[in-house]
Parts: sequence; C-alpha cells; structure tokens
Amino acid sequence: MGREKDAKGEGKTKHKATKLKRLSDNESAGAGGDTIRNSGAKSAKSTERTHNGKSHKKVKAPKTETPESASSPSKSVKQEPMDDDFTAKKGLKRKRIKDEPMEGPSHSSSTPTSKKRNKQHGQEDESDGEAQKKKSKKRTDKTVKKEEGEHPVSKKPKRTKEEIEEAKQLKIKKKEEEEQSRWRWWEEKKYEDGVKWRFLEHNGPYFPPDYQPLPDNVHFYYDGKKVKLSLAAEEVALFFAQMLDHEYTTKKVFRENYFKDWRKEMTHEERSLIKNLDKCDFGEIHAMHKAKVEARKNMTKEEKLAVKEANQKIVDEYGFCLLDHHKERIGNFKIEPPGLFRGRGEHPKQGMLKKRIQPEDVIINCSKEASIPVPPAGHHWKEVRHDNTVTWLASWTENIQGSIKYIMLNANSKLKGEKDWEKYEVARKLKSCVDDIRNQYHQDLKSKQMGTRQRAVALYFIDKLALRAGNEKEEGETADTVGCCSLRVEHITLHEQLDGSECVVEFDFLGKDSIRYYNKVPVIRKVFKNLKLFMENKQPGDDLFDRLNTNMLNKHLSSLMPGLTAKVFRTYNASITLQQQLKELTNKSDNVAEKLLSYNRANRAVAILCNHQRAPPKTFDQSMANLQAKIDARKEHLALAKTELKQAKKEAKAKGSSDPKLQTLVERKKAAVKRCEEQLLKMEVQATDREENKQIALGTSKLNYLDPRISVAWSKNVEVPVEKIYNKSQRDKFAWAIDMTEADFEF
DNA sequence: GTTCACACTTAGTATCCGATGG
DNA sequence: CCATCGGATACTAAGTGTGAAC
Repeated sequence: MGREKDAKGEGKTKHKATKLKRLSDNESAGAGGDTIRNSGAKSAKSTERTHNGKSHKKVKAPKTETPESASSPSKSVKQEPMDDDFTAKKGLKRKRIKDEPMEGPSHSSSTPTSKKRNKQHGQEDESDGEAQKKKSKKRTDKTVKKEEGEHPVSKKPKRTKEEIEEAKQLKIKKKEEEEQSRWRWWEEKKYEDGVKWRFLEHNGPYFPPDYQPLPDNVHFYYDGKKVKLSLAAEEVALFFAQMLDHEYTTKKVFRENYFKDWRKEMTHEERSLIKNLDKCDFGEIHAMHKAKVEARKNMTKEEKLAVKEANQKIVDEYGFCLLDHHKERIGNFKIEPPGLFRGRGEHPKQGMLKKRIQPEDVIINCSKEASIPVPPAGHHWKEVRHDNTVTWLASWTENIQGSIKYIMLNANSKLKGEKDWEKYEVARKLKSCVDDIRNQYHQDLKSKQMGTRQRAVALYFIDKLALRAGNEKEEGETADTVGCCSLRVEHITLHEQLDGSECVVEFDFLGKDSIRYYNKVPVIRKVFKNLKLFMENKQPGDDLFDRLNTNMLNKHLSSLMPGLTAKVFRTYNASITLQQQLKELTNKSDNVAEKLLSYNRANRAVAILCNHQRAPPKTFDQSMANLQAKIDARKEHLALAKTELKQAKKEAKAKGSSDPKLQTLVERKKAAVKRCEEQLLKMEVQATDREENKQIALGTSKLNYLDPRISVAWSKNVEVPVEKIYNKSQRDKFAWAIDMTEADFEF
C-alpha cells in the first residue's frame, strides 16, 4: 500500500529526480536472504521499503552464489578450484585488456567471416556428412565390443545390435536429408534495412481448448455448503484449485489478487454469497485435478501414442510457416491459455486472472499475397495486417501488464539466426575499441559534470561486472528489481577495507527474475570516491545514479561505436571470457571427458560472471549420493580387478612366463583394470561437474551470450565432436556457426 | 526532453520423454 | 519390463532498447 501511494504521488514518472523521495531510513543494503532466490532477500526488502523505517536485520548471507564465498560446507572442496579459476581469470582478463594494446582485433571482424563464409561449403557438407557416418560407426563398434567383452554369451545383444545398427543408419539418413533441406540463409545476401521478409504465410495461432465444466459429482463448497458455480466462475475456481499444492496459494498478495479477480467473473448472486476466500473449499476440485494428472500418467501405451499423434497433428498444422519459400518452424504457435498470473519474486500482481484470448483479440501478420489464416468457426480476427518490417506472425495484448505478446519463429529460423549472428558481430566490434572506451570512462570518472561521472561509474560496473542496464520500472506494476542504472543507495555498501582488499563495494540486490546478486568487489579508488559522493545526503531508497538513465547511457555508447549499447558489454565479456578460459583450461592431452569438464568450467565462469542461477534441483542431494555410490562401487570393482591382475601376474611368474595362456590372461586383466579406471575417472569428472553446477545454470549463457563460433572452433581444435557440447536443438540454432566456423576462428 | 508503444532478447521453471539400470 | 532420473523442450515472464508522439 505504502508503495502504491508513493507511486501515485509521483505520477508514474519514472524520472529519476522524482524518485529521490522514496523511503527514508532503512539501513544500508544488506538484504540478506538466505535463499538465492527472491523469497528471503526479497520479502525482507520490500517490507522494509514499504513500512518506511523498519531497519531490517542484515542476515548477511554468506550465500554460496558469490564467487568469493566458498563457505558452504557441502561445496567447499569442489567449489574452490572453480573460485580460483574465476578470480584468476577475472584478474587476467582485466589486466590483459588494459595492459595490452590489443593485438589486431580490428581487422579480424568482418573479413574473416565473409572469407570463411565463401570458402566453407562445397567440401564442408561432404566432410561433415562423412565425419558423421564415421563417428556413428565408431560408436556402434564400441558398443559391440563392450557387449562382447562383458557378456559374451547373451543372445539378446545380437538382435538388438542389428536393430541398433539399422536405426542408426536411418538416423544418419534422416540427418543428411535434414541437412539437405536446411536453408543456408547465411550464404544469401541480406535484405535492405528493415525488411524482414518478402513472403509470409501461416495458419494462425492455435487456440487452447474450451473450458470443460466440472462433472456432476465434483462440488465446490462455500462455508460448508455446496454451491453450483456459473461456468465462468467455475473455470476460475479450477485455476485456483489446481494450484493448491503450490506455495503461491498461501501468499497473501496472491490470494487477494485472485479473489478480487475471481469475484469479477462471478454472477451477482455468487458475488453476494462468496465474500471470503478462506471459506471456500476447493477440496473436491483439487482432488479431481490430481486424479486427472495421475490418470494421465497411468495411460496405456496406446493412449499415450494417440495423444502424441494428436499433438503432432497440431504441430504439423500450426507449427510451421512459409517464409520466403522456406518452411520455418514457429517458436510458440499456441495462444497462452488462461490461468492465474505467476509473477516471479514478490510480484504485486501475482494471482490475477490471466484472461482467455479470443480470435477477436488477435492481430494476424502475413503477406498480402498469402492466404489469410482462417479464424476458428464463428470468430474473426481483430485485424489482419501485412507488415514486413516486423518478424511476428500474430500478436495480442495481455491483460495483466497490458503488454503485447507475439507469435514468432523458432530460434533455428533465419530471422532469429541472422539477428543472433549480428549480435555477436557487434560484440566483436566492441573488442576492437573496448580499450578506447575504457580509457574514456576512466577519464570521465574525473569529470566536473556529475552526470558524466555517474555515467562513467555505471559503465565501469557494466563492463567489469556484466550488470544489466537497469531500465526504470513503474512501481507497483512489477516486482522490485534493479539493474545498474536503477541501483539504489540501499543496494551497495562501501568498505574502505574488507578481507584484505581496499575499496570494496558490496552489492546486494535483486536483479531480473528476482534473482539475487550478491558480490563483494574491490574497485579502483576513483570509483570508490565517486560512489561515496553519489551517496552523500541520500536515503537508502534513493537512486544511486540520480543523473543517469539507460537512455542517456546508450546514447553515449552509440556515439562511441555504432550499435553499441549496455547489453553488448555482457555479450562481449561473456564471449571473451569463454575464449580465454578455454585457452587456459584445455589440455590437448586430456581425454574427451576431461576436455568437456574444461569446457563446462569455462562455461561456468561465464555463468557466474552473468549471475545465471538456478534453484538446486530438488533431487540434487539424492542424485549426488547415487552417483557417489556408483563411484564407490566402481572403486571396489577396480580394487578387485587389480588384485585379480596381481594374482594373474603372480601365477604367470610362478609358472614361467612362457605359458601363453597365462600371458593373455594377464593382458586381459590389465585391460579390465584400465577400463575400470577410465570409467571411474569419467564418473568422478561427472561428479565434480555436477557438484560445481549445483546452483549455476549454464544454459542461458550458452544460448544467449557465447558466440557459438568460439565453441565450434574449440571443438575442432581439441577434437571433441560438436555433438558433445551442443544438443540437437542447439546445433539447429547455431547451424550457421557450425557451418561457417573454422578452427582458427577468433572472437 | 519525456513518455509510451512496440518489438524483440533473455530468463528460470514446469513438464515431457526417452535412456538407463534394477 | 517398469520405474527412475536427468536432459530436452515448452512455456511465458521479465528484461533491453528504439523511435514516434506529445
């Protein structure tokens, strides 16, 4: 409430200066939740902000997520090396960049790409195809050998072997066909500015099925009495009932929002009867829902197959479009079904009803010449337009935030791929001028203009820490999260001296998706002094950079280099870090598993830099224990194999080394030991990898920040098949990079 | 110069589904 | 053969950034 008032007082100005008022006396930054995740930190903070003046206890979370704090016991051992890597790298990275004049990056950006581009195919496809064939053959061989070695007698393997072989061949064929039909758009000329396509045809979005009323034996009760709800109210009741097991439904905000919106769907009578959510009994509805889920799980094979086929049919019909003569996959062809809004973190709108979208809400975009998608019977589209300067096929306005949702193409499409490629080219361009830009903002730290200084400090953070830009947000509309430009005084704490370092800035705030960012960073003196200055005479809730916003920052950046914005720094620093880390961590002599561990560690360094976190999987401890048990079993096995080997050796010696049988026995035992050792190593590597990954999410950086050409070049250089680092859909997405990149690629 | 609308990327989590091992 | 596990995929929220309107 207090917050809303505040917001209203300000009018929705997002303007910095106006924001200054906000709350008064919280203590400094340290929100310390215990969770990585919003809940702890978050709620603490928002209460604090709202009830003006409740200084809140710093639970100083030595939270594991920070690179610095390897304190969590479970991790310590494994965590350490990673931390070292990280810090070491970071130091190195900065140093290098600063000290060296930067060897010839400038010429590297556009020419090589296009060169490679032209060279590439022709031979490439062939060798690719062949390589694949060879590889899979090898694989088959291996499995065969193993089976023969370990269970020489079983009859099953033989049949399966053949089947496997066949299936593999089939797969290969399919792959080749797919390869053939793939649109190699990266070899084509680009369209003129702004034009995204020349022809676009599709079948429109797929609408979720209509609501199915509850069966007669399932009832809703209010205040102990059975109540038959109207269809609309019933549907919304079901939404809530379905979520009853979820924590959401226990939250006050969620319940209030829900109840308010639910009542809007009720008839007059219902509304006058149902006045208190606590008196509502959704038990039977909830039970019914659970039973349904269970039933779905227990479907017979045939039933499951039928469902699958039905789904496939939908995909076939709605999942593709025709774009400039090529069939392209649509990313999200389904209209989002109605339900209760699940915001992340302490979202003020959680629990609100997300309404059902009708064709009358949907705008269709396609070519003039294309056949217009047919709306569901009895309906019509809101509008049909033919705008080839945008990439979406359909759009609608969502009722929670009033934002527009789009139906767009899949990541493996030309439209997405081209943009992605472009993004990395901009980042590479930054590489060539990043030194100048860094010098510039170091100069600006001393500027007489407060605005310029603030910009310089912000840029320093964005560059060094890969913070997001931090656009302003309207209060009360979303969870209270910040990025660089929207940092408030309460989000940082200055330490002249901390843990042996000077000028340490302690960050503690909630970023995108209410993921906590917690980090203690030594900064240069000038930055430190500036920060002190910026914080003078401000309240905790005031903006740290009151003379700066993302717009100004980006305007400045684009004047330094065309196309440069704050987020390019994230891309650039992520990619360059990967490249450096790969160079540092990979040993040519390692085996594939070890190389992959190195790759993952490099990837992980980036994920840490970008603060990409995940909730530790629920089954994490369990599965870790399982793996450990396996390892132990393997170890025993190994010990056994070793003693057997010894035994065999002894016998061989005793009976004279001449006996060939004994010799082969020794050899065989040796091989067994070796195999066992390899398997053990592999598992141990896997265990290390998994442990280090406990709450780090690698996917996001892999998918969005790391120039795929770095990975492809690495895979070629160290002879690790690209399939080991990219799964199918990732390979599809990065087809352009896989196709055009040679081993000597440099970011 | 602000503000808003719009388009598009980035993000974590829920769910699906197929490999794996008992 | 079945249950379990974990990776892949689906889903959609939450960011960034631009340009036109005011």
